[in-house]
Amino acid sequence: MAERRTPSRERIVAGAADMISRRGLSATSIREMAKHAKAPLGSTYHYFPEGKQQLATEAVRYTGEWVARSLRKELESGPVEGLRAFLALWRKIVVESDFHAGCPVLAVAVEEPPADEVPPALAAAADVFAQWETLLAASLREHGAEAEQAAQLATLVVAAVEGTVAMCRAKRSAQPLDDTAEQLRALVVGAIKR
Amino acid sequence: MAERRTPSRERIVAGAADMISRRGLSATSIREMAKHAKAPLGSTYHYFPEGKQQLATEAVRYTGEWVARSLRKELESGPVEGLRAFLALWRKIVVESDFHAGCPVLAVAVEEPPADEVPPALAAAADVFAQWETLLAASLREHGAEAEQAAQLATLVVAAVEGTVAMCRAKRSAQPLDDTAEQLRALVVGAIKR
DNA sequence: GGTAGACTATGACGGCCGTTATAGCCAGAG
DNA sequence: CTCTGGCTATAACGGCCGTCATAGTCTACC
Repeated sequence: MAERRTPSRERIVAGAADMISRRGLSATSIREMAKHAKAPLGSTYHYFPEGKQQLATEAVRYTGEWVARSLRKELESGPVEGLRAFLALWRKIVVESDFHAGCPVLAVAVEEPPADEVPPALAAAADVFAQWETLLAASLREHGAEAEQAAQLATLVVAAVEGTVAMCRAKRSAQPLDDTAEQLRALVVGAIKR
Repeated sequence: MAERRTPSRERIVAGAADMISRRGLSATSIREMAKHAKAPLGSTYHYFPEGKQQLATEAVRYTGEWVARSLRKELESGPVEGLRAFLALWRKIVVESDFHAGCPVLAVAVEEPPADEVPPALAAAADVFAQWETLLAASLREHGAEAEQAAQLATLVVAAVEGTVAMCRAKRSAQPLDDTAEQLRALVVGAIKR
């Protein structure tokens, strides 16, 4: 019934992820997300009854899963290849959007939780980061890296890539991504060959 | 006349930087910034006639200079000590705000420039990143690192710290900062001892 | 053919946004 | 004392925000 084929719902989520990655969460209105996905405003509240927070949460998870899929596949060729693909993926997004788009997960992570509760979208962002780190760390361990070193390095890689993507947008240049790519590559090579 | 002593103006800028680092630029209203600095709304438009963009730009520059001062001082004891202080500075902000505050420069970098122009606040963010990198790279070179290596490593450090700070907020944990700290430290030590 | 339920269309609600205008205050210079 | 000019107070402007309600439409199954 509801899940037969609803390309509209997924289009909204994907579009929301794209817009959030460009403008940030609070600068992206539900009306704009609907229009961007060529969906009526009423539909967004039909598919996402909990409103903006739910849509943001799903956008984060959508991006997380999309990147994780690519990561899993490329890591089959080893950590170095996985890292290369991870960096290439973000480089493509940044460059092809003419330095307008970035990572929606980071965009959501950079907004204050109201008072003392943790909004679901922020929790989803934490999960996505952890997921990417887990994938990288596992591959590193499988290729000979010591456990703690693998975990730390995985964290560094994810954080560095996120930070570098944002930096590239500010500088309107892909140079930072190429610089950190080289540094991280050497680091990964050193970590698995010992 | 205007610059004799106007603590009010600086209070507004400092408060704006803090609020932007928590909620992001577009989620922070001028009214709130004024109230947070206990200044009347009219005063913000008196001190910053170009409105929100100008205030954001000054907040970014203010933070940039503040961090650069600390960085310059600590780098006198060498790159390793400078890196340690850099990380400690952000760790303090993140932890003491109970994972609510981050870096206002990153917050500004993560908002889409409208159409094809570059807002001054975004340009300021790029400048601040470059400034921090320059300081680190110079210190690395002075301590024996090769020029290109120094530049790349400096970029990695700044980007990684920015990304890690955001990650800590999402995870509500300082662990990522401690992890990347260790990795970066080893990297810096290796780069200057050769 | 009828009926249920997924989706859409439309419009309204109060509220906050950035910005501007205008008039008033009040210290310090002459 | 007067007057100037930095600063404040107050109110208003149009506009977009998130959300909700209600009445439709249309499709798929009985």
